[in-house]
Amino acid sequence: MNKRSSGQSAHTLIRPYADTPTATTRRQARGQRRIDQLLDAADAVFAQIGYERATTNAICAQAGVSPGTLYQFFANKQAIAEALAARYLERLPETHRVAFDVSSAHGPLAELISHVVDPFIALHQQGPGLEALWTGSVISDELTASVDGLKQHVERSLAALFRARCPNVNRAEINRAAATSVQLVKSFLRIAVTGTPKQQKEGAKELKTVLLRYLAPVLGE
Amino acid sequence: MNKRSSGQSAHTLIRPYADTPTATTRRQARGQRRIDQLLDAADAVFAQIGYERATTNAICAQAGVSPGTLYQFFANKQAIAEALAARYLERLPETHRVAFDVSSAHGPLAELISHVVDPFIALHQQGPGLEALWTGSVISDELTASVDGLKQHVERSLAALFRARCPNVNRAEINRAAATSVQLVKSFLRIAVTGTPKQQKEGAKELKTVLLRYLAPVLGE
Amino acid sequence: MNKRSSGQSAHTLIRPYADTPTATTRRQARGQRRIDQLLDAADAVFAQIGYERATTNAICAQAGVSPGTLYQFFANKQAIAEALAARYLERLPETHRVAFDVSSAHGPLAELISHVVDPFIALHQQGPGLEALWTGSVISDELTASVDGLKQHVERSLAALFRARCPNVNRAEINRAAATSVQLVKSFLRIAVTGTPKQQKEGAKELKTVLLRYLAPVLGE
Amino acid sequence: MNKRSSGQSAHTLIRPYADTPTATTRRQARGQRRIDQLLDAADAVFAQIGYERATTNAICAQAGVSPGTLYQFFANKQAIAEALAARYLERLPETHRVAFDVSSAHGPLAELISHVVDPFIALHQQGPGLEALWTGSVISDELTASVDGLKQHVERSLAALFRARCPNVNRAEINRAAATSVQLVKSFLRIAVTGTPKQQKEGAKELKTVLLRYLAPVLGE
DNA sequence: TATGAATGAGTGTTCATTCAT
DNA sequence: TATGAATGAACACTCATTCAT
Repeated sequence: MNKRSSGQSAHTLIRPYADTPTATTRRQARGQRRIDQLLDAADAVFAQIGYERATTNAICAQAGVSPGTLYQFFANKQAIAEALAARYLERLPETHRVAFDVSSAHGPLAELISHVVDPFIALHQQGPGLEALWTGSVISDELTASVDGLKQHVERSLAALFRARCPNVNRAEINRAAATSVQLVKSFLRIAVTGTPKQQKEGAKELKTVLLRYLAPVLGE
Repeated sequence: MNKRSSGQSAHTLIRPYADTPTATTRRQARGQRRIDQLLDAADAVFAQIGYERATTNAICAQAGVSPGTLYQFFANKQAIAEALAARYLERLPETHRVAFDVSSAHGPLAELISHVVDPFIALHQQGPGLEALWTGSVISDELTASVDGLKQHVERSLAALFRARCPNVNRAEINRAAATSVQLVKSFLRIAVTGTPKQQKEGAKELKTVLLRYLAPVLGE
Repeated sequence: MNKRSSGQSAHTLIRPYADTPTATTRRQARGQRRIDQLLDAADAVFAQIGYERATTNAICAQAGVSPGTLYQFFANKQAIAEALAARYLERLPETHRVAFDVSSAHGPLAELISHVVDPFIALHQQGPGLEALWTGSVISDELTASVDGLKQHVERSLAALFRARCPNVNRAEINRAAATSVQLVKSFLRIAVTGTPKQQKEGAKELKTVLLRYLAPVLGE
Repeated sequence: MNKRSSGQSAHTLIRPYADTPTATTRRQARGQRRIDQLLDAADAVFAQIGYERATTNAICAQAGVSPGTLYQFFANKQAIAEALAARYLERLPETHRVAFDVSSAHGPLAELISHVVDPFIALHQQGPGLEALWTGSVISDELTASVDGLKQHVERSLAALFRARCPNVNRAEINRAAATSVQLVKSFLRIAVTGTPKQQKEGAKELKTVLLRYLAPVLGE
């Protein structure tokens, strides 16, 4: 019985039973492929109809996999969302490596903001379910917690960046600025990703404007 | 009282039976009370678990009413949400009368912002389901449309206010500022209404700060 | 509590409590009018969508009366159907007076058949729910029994007619012929009453043909 | 086996998952068995209480199956009835092969009638719901259409038989005779299948008598 | 008497989850 | 491992019937 308990990222699991190394490796690789396949499917379905209305059957169909297979990798529907959030969290540093590099903390504020915002939009375009998770209607606390991991991670990175930029600004103020910034990004994500390309560009620009005006008094520029 | 939302079943509009005027009046009063009672219940349930997870039975139970009664007033679950949105829309002008009075367009910007934001927070505290409707995950188009009515109404009022304040600012810019402001209010509502009273106060203040910094360059100080 | 028990024709009831004669009479008259109004409504609704799919609310609406009123005269939905069958039974002799007059038993067989069939078609056109009751899908036994009253009545009348015409034909054969004739009339009713006037005429003619050919060997030409 | 009625959910037609051929075959066989099992159950329940009063739960219980299983094979209640009608239609040619063979068109009329009627009675005894579908009260148009397929098929076969027997009788008359014959069979089915064996035998005999007398003038003796 | 709002058991149907194969 | 048929609790909604007014 190797069911992953909810809350544990499905793809960091170490199989408890032994096996010949090669077979094990191959199997793990295949398992990882399945998981990614399923998360891609979930991402697509969540993006289209939201977490609540998404049925596990729809996710299975989208992934070209049977329900039984899905439940071999995820304990329940919620665990899928959690794993998806975890995957986003995992991918985030990658896309944000440059942005969150403290060395990029200096220079024009507008540039810094672009560094932060653009990867987010990219992330969203790559997997549009992100927003469905973030702005999903009130959902179960556990899922919220899991999804909030993302938010907190970004908040912390952002705060670090801000601190590096303005070492002598009050810490509480830095944290508040970071939290509010994340909130702003979150709430404008849909706008910056929905509609015609032109609308998207305008949405993204507006988001940056809001951030710039909000942050300028705090971070200088 | 010009309610005509789908929240009222046709049955109460077509009155096939004769009735004494007094009885009719009394019944209508009771009907309105029931509707309000049910919308209050829906408000509470939506706020707690969101639109999707809310069951009609839960709403009935919360209202202390049987399913049949609910369906005497609402054609289906969606109609409840629509009626709730309509009720918010109806109550809005009341709370915003002063704020949206064009005469209040002048004076310090911070004051104007308070005039706009405070009634919203009050509205939300009065019926916390507002945010569940606004920020609900992807839902049916019709419901979205109905809920968007609120947003558009506020947007228009806000744009009128801004125009009155700055008659010579470009119209497109005014409209964008209004739209973004509403978006900001929307996305900060939960924060300004959740948590300890202190957190709420801070959330509200932060919202006003964001708005002030965003609007100042457009509307002048 | 003056609820009529199911199985009792609603309109032959004698109110158990005294009253001034005139008031009583007036009241009974009004009651009878209500009952007829309701049975007319039921007739129409049954004809349109059948007994099972007919809702009491639909009958009330059709009658322009509230549910409470309906239940003041009928114990339940089934009782309505029973009363409707009873009313048909009551009206039958009226329309069939000539046909079932034994003196009309002689003469051409085709004529006799017309005497029997035509009033039936008339009865049906007057109240098209008759067939819905007769050919309704399997329904509760009590209702079947009540509806069968009609059938048996007609069967008996027909047998009497046949006996008068052919006194020396075996009684069992007469009865069988009567039963089969009724069955034929029943099953062709819809055909003789549905579609264009031309189709109706042809349906009626075909029914008479079937009856003529069937009865000729038994009742002589 | 060319079933394509709505009785089969699309889900079984689109096979998104790969499968070994054998497993697929076995599963399909089991699926067909389930469908038959469910149709048998529906047949029994329809026969007992009619289409309208039959609940899907009752059909499930009769089949010893859960609601979900039923809905894996049938899109909704109506689809069950349609599939049942389709199955009757499918079985009909089988039972009627001899009867509708044109070579059997000649010979004594009584014999031909028996050839046609007897398989019908057998069909009905094998699945008594047939009549519930045929004589069901007014039902949805689509279901009516589906059920009428049966009737039309028999009508056409019968007309062909009659034409073969009497090539020089007017075509319209042949068609009318066929239509009326089917109507007669339909309306006597219950009688020829209900009650004691003796009553059934008499019912069947009476049906044949009616048909013989009706058809003799048209098709010659 | 008549009204029609209220009831609540019951309906058709869905879908997260299990398990025999 | 993977399948997909099977499960069954739960859902949105209906409607025959009751009862306060």
